[in-house]
Amino acid sequence: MPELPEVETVKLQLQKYVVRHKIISIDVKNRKVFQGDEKLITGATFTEIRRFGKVLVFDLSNGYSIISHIKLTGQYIYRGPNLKNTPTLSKKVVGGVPGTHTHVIFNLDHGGILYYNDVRRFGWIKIVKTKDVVDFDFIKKLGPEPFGKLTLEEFKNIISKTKRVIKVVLMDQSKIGGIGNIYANDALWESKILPSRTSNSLNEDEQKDLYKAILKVLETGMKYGGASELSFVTPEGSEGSYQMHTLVYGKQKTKCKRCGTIIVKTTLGGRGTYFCPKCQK
DNA sequence: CATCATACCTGTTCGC
DNA sequence: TGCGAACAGGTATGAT
Repeated sequence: MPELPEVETVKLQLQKYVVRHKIISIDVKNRKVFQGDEKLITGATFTEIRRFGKVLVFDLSNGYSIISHIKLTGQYIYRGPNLKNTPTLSKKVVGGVPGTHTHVIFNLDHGGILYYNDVRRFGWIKIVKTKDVVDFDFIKKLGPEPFGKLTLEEFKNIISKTKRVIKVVLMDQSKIGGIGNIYANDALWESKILPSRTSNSLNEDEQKDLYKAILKVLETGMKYGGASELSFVTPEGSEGSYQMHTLVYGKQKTKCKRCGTIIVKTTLGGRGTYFCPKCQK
């Protein structure tokens, strides 16, 4: 579920809390999660945070960068000075911070602490030279991003070139960067297109409607601070609220918001797929 | 090259 | 109520 809107939310909050601060020490609890030599970046200062699709890049003052993917259950949590709203930690932070699922702890110069928690340990943190970030395999293979290089024309090109199922194509990071299961389901509902349609079968109007729907649902996701359906939390330790505003994701057995027909759940490409059998065609 | 199934993990939900 | 099975989904990998 962490997709473009969730990762963007993490980026925006961490920019407020860690940029311009120096890493005093790093406590690595899990070498599968933290891959690399922390000595290379100890003493360096965070200068900028970037996002490529669902990947975060923390640039540092000494020519190195931290690249990190939170996958399904990774959580960056900040505790310390300047914390707005001093939110109580969401119970989705299983074990708390630091706790059973805390794998890395960054201690900063102003007394702030950045924790990385990850229940399933699918996520990872790697160190590369900043100049090599663009050549990092995942980033190199990433397709164009909504709100970036993904123009309508480019989108049409991408989806008309394959006859795979449209929903699977939307989630293929090498085709388009940043869309995952929640927003793929919602964008297809918004544009009234069945998730099982063949990618190259969409007509001009459908291509345009889907393109616009993708931008719309991602924008809505960002507005609500992401979706905390499963385990996503913001660096402030609170939950996003898009899960309360999904259009069709997770809505099986309830009425379609548009036509009242009962929403159906199936599986496509191994993932939960939700759609209205009447108004999506 | 393109496509597809499976592995990676464990907390939570589901079904009996 | 209890307990095992199924489920959740992003991506690397190997198979086809």
